[in-house]
Amino acid sequence: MKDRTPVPPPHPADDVTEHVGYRLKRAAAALRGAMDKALREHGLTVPQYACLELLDQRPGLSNAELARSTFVTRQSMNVVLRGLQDADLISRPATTDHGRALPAHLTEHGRERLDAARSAVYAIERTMVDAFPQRRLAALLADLDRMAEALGG
Amino acid sequence: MKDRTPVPPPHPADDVTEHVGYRLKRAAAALRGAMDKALREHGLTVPQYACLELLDQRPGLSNAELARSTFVTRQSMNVVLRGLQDADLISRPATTDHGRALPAHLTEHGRERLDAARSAVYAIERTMVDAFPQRRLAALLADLDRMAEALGG
DNA sequence: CCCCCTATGTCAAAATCCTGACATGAAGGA
DNA sequence: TCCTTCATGTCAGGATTTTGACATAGGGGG
Repeated sequence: MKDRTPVPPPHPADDVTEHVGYRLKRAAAALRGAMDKALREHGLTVPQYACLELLDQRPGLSNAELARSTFVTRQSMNVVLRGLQDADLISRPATTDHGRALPAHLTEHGRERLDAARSAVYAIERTMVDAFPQRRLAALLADLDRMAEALGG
Repeated sequence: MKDRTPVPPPHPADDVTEHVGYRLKRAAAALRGAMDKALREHGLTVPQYACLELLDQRPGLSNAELARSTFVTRQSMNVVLRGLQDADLISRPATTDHGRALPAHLTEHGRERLDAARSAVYAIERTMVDAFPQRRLAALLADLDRMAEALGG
């Protein structure tokens, strides 16, 4: 007689908390909370920090490009950029001679703020990475990426 | 002479997209988007579906317990529950003889709606799980859990 | 040259979520 | 008993984000 439920498809678990989606949400929520708390002391929100970090590594990104990179809508990113502009952390030209995309750049003030906030965020990242065997880091990163890709992210 | 930066701590990568936090956010955003799209055809939002699923497995949960289980505030969960009540998918007593917590239960209508939506969500979950080697599923779940725990989630 | 398609920035309105606050009910200790 | 503490449900306000829509700029193809 053969086993029923051949390969109990790894998944439809009996408990919701065993689902990948639940764990993913839990980890993301914990990260978001920790970053919120840490960044508040630096006067930054999570989307604002994400913007500064991206602009530091890839200066000249436009609003739409930043939005795609941070997984929010253009409209949301627009208000974030306005906030950063009002705080003099980034600069954007009012017009451009070619196209509509307005390239954003960090100001000196923005670079300083980013440097200060980065250490706090990196400490959080370190806490996460240290929570599991280091030899699994590469696989974890790869698997998260594959999941996102499979879902059309 | 000793090495500088002993153990280039696995992590501060040169590219933001190599960070665990970024990958986590990306995967969570992709999952959220896929679930949003799939659940819309069933007339449910993601928090609403999460509620129904939890109440199916653990009937009688209170508003505060549901909020903690889904990683949102009591206030947010309260409006979700009101929506579900107005749609006659769950029921909550107006009063209780002991304590303040109001236990929520699925209605027959709610169970039917959940059954319909569940297949769509499980298909998404399946897509995610199939995106990486099955032998890594257990480790992935465990590592996500450890990360959340380390961050105080 | 003109039309179609795409991408971008922006505005307006709505939905969603969170912060802060308050009142009630239960439990435990002085 | 009384009081302190904690957890819960709820209200009000504001902040954030999304949905929907519109106008503009550039690239191709007819």
